[in-house]
Amino acid sequence: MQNSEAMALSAALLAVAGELTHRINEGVVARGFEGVRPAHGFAFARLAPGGATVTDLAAHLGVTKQAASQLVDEIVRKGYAERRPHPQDARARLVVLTEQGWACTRAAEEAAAEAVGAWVELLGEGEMSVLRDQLARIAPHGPLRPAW
Amino acid sequence: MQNSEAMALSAALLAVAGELTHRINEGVVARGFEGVRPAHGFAFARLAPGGATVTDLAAHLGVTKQAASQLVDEIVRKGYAERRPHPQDARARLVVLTEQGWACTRAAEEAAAEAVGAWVELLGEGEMSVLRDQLARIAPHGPLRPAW
DNA sequence: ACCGGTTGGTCAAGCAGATTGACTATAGGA
DNA sequence: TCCTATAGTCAATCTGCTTGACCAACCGGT
Repeated sequence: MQNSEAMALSAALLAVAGELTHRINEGVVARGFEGVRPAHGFAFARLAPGGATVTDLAAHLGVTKQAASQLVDEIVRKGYAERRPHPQDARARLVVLTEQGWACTRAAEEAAAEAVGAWVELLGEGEMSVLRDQLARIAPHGPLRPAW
Repeated sequence: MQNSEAMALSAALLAVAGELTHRINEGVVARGFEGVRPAHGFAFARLAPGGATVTDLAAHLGVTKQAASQLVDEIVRKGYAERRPHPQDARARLVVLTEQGWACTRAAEEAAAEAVGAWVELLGEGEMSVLRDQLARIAPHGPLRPAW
């Protein structure tokens, strides 16, 4: 593959990612959740299964734990999560979603389905499942990084 | 498609985009271009064809023109671009890449090819061209937005 | 049991990138 | 010739993140 093709592919991918993020965020806001930023969604995704510590979250988001702690402060203040004592470790605190946090997560899923649905119109169901499979195969396992 | 599938697809796409951005930037830095941020690459892409005004850049990057102007200040200071009087409009200034700017752009293309090359190992040539085609079809035409 | 190093979390200060607001100079149509 | 829209900059401010310092709790070896 030529370098210029790789660049065009990269640009398309990043444009799609940026647009997707924007649409999901718009959709969440449109559903009545104000003051949420895209980064919160990634935090919610990590918190959802059963809570997480600030350090877990920091590693997941690829930021310092101070930054993660500030983000938690913010979503706690806005009512999306709460800090609880950690059952096994007295130093740690388990951050878990509140009911409002779950509602916001569901709203994000709906918004994502809406945005992705637009692609189905362009690609068709068959190619969409191919795309999903391909992305799953090349997705990294490291921390989620902001695109730029 | 279920909401949870859309969310998984979105997460995979954003993870891939974040990783790609990170790798391209790493590759550019490794080739000796210091003090460059991912956002600069998107600016370079817009400047490359024949220069652009600050206002063009602002629209392309989806930021205010003050922010775009500051970014131009930075890449000018670092020697990647220069401001010239605009041939048609005395108010405007045409920002064009210097030779160093072109070199950096080529380095970014190489880094992109390297990063994308890793996917070829996972998907094979055939599926890669499918992916390229699919992304090109769903890529938006609006401004490039930071992923989060 | 205790001690030393590691780990989870917060406080505080500072920085970098972006925004809003105000302003000047040129463009361009009525 | 106005009058408005546009290109660009200056200045102040905000926000999210980083670095650095610190305390409390865990845990392995002795």
